[in-house]
Amino acid sequence: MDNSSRRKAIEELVRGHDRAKQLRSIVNGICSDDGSATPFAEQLMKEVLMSFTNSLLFLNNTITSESPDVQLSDSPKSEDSQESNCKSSTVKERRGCYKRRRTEQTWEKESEVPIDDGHQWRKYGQKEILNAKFPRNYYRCTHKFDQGCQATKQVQKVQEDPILFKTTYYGIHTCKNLSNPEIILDPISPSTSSMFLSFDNSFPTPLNQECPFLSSSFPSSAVKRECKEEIPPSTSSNDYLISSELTFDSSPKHHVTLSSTLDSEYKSVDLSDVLYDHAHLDDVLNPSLNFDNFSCFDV
DNA sequence: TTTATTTGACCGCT
DNA sequence: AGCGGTCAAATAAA
Repeated sequence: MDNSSRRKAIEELVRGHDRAKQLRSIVNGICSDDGSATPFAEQLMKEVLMSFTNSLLFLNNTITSESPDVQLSDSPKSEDSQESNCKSSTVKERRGCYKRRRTEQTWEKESEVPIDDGHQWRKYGQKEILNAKFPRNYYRCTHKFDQGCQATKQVQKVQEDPILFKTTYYGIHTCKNLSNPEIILDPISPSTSSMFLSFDNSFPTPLNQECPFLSSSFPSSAVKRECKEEIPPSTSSNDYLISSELTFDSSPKHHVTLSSTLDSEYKSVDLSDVLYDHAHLDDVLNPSLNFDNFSCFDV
């Protein structure tokens, strides 16, 4: 992820944090008005705020622990082979010459239908996986070349439950071609999908046992050729929505994991500037983004 | 003609 | 050595 993408991620987290605080105020107001105690809602709000804070801390830790002047060309050949070795060679010699994906942010989502996440994907491969019944499909962002978006995803049927598709996202979209930038979450069928947001063992947990989670959005209305093979025609569009109204659904089938180690391609951002001086961010960010629907899933 | 998908080949990593 | 991820030529679809 480049520096601007990282900064945008931080800005979005800050905004989410701010919205969560506002929501907490509203929830508290409701509680005092009718006298009905909602400790669950309050607890959830605390956790949401904590998660935003943890995420921001994590991002800040990652950023500040990295040298902004790291030259990626110093890294092993797999990182720059495509740039240096392959450019000068013939087409045939370039065959199979690629950058191997590094460990980076991943999201996993399981759903009864392959999800439409609002991004445009192009299939670039399919592999039979050892000990797996079903092949794994590989997709990259359509804007990989025109915008340098490095996001990829893998889609595979769940062996134990072939109804389910497991989608794993790698990297974050840096493209600006989200077909539906609104964050819409499924009000209808929370049990039809689950997202997993977790951290692998190598993850440098910034705080205590509180495992930070990140929010994720899956806008609903991308209708692209490269998405159509994932969407059975009989399926209602509601099946692709995830509800903000069910944001706090504690159903075990409706959760998010993020396994992640962040890449190291961006430069330092002073998070304190973002955290304590972010009132102006509303002016900077795209006003079309509606963070009122922003939501998180606790695990 | 352009754009997307399929699929065998190739390479990095373990 | 073998698996998994990616490339790119061939093919299909719009």
